Amino acid sequence: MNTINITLPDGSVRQYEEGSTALDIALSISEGLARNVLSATVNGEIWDAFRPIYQDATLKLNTWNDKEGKSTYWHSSAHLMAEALEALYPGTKFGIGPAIEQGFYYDVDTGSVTLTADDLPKIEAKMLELAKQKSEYIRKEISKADAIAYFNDKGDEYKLELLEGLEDGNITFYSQGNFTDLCRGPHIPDTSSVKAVKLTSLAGAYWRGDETRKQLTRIYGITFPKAKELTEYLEMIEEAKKRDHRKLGAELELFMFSEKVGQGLPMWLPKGTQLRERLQQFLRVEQEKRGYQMVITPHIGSKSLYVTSGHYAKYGEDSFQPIKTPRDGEEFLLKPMNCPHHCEIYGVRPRSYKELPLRIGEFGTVYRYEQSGELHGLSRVRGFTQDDAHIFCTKEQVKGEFQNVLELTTMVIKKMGFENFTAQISLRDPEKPEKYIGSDENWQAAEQGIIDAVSEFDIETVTAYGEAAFYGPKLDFMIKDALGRSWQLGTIQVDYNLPERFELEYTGADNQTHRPVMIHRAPFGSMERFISILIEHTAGKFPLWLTPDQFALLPISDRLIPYCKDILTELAKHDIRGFIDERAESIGRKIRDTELKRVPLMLIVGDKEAENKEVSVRKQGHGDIGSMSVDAFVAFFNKEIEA
RNA sequence: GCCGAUGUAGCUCAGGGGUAGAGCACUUCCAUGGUAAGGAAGGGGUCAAGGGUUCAAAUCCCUUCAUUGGCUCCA
Repeated sequence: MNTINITLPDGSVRQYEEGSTALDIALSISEGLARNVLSATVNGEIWDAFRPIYQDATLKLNTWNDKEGKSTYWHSSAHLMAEALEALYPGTKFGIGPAIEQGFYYDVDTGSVTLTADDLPKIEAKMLELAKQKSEYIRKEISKADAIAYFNDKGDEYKLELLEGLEDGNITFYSQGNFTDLCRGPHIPDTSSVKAVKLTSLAGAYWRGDETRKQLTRIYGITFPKAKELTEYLEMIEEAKKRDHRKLGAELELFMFSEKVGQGLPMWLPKGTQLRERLQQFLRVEQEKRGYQMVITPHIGSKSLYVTSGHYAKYGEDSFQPIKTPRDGEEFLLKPMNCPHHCEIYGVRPRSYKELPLRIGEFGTVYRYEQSGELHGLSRVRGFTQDDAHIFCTKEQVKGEFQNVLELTTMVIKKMGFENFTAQISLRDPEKPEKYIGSDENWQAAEQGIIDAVSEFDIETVTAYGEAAFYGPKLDFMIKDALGRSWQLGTIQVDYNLPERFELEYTGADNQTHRPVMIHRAPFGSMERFISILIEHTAGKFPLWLTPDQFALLPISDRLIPYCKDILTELAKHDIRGFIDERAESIGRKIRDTELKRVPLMLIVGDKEAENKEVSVRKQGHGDIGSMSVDAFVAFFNKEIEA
């Protein structure tokens, strides 16, 4: 028997018999480890822990504590669910069933049976029952012909379609219990580690993500090796729901929707408006420092403006339809973008290279007819305000300007306390050139421009093909909401195309005519979406500088109201804003209500404080921090706002 | 837009072919309070909208609208 050298993550090399599995190797280290191994990373590839290794390899054992281990575990759980479905609903056909970030799903076609949420507990019970049988997952390499024969026999057209795209010699089946599936793997050793199951939701999903094809039933679920972990997971979900911006937005009276006004059209209430305007003011100041000039443009524009820009051809049919006027043939569009207006502003007179880069900014409200099923609180709406700006510059200036914007955007995101964001380089889908306008040459220049600019910046990125805008590539800043769903906030886009369509020009130092390049950028993205994420991240406890009411004055008895009014006036002189709770309620009640409203500071005032010209200060979420003079409070406040 | 779920008081929800319910909130009165709910009384509903079945519909059926979980889309 030959031996092979196995290199472990700590760098040590051990020798094993050829054909040993990761499980054998784990067992040679410790029995406990072997029990916990879910899969193995062999030479960088994730393998079944039970798959024999015939060559020298680097090996990492994956357990529940590794991302790879969890992913294998959940993928195997999807197979377990499929086995349960097949047992309960014979004839069920299967699409795809991958692991996801939190759990797994399987797209299934149950034929004439329609699954409802009421069926899920039954499926969960079946899964647990099957898990107890400790069925081993078995890997089998199979020829394409045999695989096709198997699924032909079973009558599963989805698997047959998947097989079409696979190469003979590269096809594997996995079986556990009575269930066999076409699958690349890997899988966990056996089903017994699945101890807790929750099928979380049921939804329609188009086969292969194509809306022209049949809609399958997607069942989402999650499993755990310990019942306690499931309980904790469910509690975490409950906690996250409490942060939902739709719930907090209503409770804190930040914004509202009305059926009468229309779907997806938010209205900002006074407190939400304060919050939003403070954010805008913050950005306005930062942009002025960086040489931006603000403009204001109308909410509608002639249809021909968007025909020129290309937006009409791309989105016209699926948008709010043109507004007609008494004049025959005259049509206007609700503006879906600010850039065409800004292009016109650029073109107001001949431009010199000495004016570039020209940075034109606007808090511009735009309207887009988003599909009704896609609307979501403030995150996806039909009318929203972008913190938009367009930078017109020379080709040579693109990189520097892009980096300036990158600096501004990351500064803004960090100032808001978002540490976990992803910068996504969104490029063309190389397989679908018809989705994009503009010359290949310009696209390449723009894509390379972004990649170069980002590479010199200390920022982690992922690359996503097919996520570009139709006129150019983007750098998108992605951030997650309370429930882990990812949203695009800030965006930076390089555009060679629009200047061409609008025939924008400048005169260079060489006295020749040149075409400028445009950078679209919005650090917040949209005020609506940004604030939705801000609400969820802070659970409504906004930073002191930003929050609508910084303090509440709580008089213990109504005879203290005049004293409270004096304090309110005094604090206003120091730009500290708040209100007096004049209700005929007990102090306990006033404190409770103010805590729930997330007002950061409470100033409690009774006879004792009035006599000593003091206030008793209480911090939201922290409790009483003692009495102090108004001057001392101002100093305390200023220190807090720095922090 | 597609598949599923939901829609009862301002909010959270119970009920269910035969006079519409609770808690909180709101209003008024009493209490003038000491760090997360003081007490009492009162007002409040076309049971999302429209149509159908029925002696009778908030309840059953259909349609529409909105909300919601996904899918597709996202300038």
